[in-house]
Amino acid sequence: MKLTPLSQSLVLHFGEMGSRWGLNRTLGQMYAVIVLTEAPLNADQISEALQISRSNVSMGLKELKSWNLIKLQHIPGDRKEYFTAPEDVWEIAKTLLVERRKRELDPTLTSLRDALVQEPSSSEDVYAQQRIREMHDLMEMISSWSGELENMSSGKLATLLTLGSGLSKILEAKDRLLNK
Amino acid sequence: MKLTPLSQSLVLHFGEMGSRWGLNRTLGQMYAVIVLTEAPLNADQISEALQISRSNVSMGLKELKSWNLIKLQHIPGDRKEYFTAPEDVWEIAKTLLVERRKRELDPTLTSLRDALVQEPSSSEDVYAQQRIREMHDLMEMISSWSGELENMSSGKLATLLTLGSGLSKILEAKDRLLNK
DNA sequence: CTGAATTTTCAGTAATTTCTGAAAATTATA
DNA sequence: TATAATTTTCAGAAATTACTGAAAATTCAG
Repeated sequence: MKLTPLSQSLVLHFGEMGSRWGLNRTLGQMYAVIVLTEAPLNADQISEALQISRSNVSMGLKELKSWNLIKLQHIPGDRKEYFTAPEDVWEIAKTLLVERRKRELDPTLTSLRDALVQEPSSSEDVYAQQRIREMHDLMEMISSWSGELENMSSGKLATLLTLGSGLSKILEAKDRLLNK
Repeated sequence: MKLTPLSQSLVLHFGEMGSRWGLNRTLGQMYAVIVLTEAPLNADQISEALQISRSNVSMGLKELKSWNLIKLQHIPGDRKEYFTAPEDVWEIAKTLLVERRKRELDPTLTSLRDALVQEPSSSEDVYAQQRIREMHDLMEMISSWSGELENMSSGKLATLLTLGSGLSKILEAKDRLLNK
């Protein structure tokens, strides 16, 4: 499989961004190819398109599966496994939100809780625990809020995101809206 | 400067999470020390607390400055530079949001726009551009919405995050109100 | 079952990133 | 403005992460 120049350049860009997105270069490139190609792809095709080894593709696919970013398909009469990305980009965004929360927030929440139940051994510890408390409360809020978004339909999410500067106004009107 | 066991264990955790947060281990550890310590710290103190070289601290501080995560202070009668973290964790969160948007979204938005103005050279390109359009619109929405959050006061942000499941209800109420 | 097709694993290697010490640059006091 | 204190830079070393090819494991048609 050969990529068109258009896809090629985006694939390279996704590769460069991969590491910033918590993946890595190959994973970024692999996902770009899968997203930008209409037909389901098998490992050999990905390997050829990106010029990387078959085993590297295997490891990458494993990782993309663990992120729930790809869907496995079978093509009648072919024993190979084929992969596609969800059709709805909102689904993809939600999945990324879920997974990043799991990886970037949840472990720290646990760690912060552990620190909060320790007995402070000095005045430094008392101060540290204050800050830990603040961080914990903030992260917990973000985490539960993110859980909220994860359970919204794509349509509702779109509504929310389109609000733009209307958001502030709605917050002001919140009490009225909820008849409080 | 020696860390208490309480701080020590959180510093290690922040180090482990550092790379997942788009920083790296040392940067995560450095920031933990600065956040958890009440007094402003100088480079030598950080170097000693984390057992890393002075030059490494210098590079780390440079990076933390570029993220706008630390504030420089001077202590009368001392030529060294001292650093603290913002007192308000909400400020820190907002800064992280701003910077991650800049690093993780903006470059890709540019790249997607470039791809959209290209002339498609085949039917594959036509499909790819559809998906690129979807990604672009989604990312643009997220980006502008994130800009919205960045300009909110901490108080308003807290209100928004505390809404929890109320969020859906408010969106519904809004639609009713506007007779949609 | 058998064995060919396919996928996965993994030890070793390659590439990348991070860290250090020494030297250069900057800062500010006397 | 000379010099001592401090910070920054950077080439090479160390550590980490990613990649490969070969072998092992799995899958499935006959």
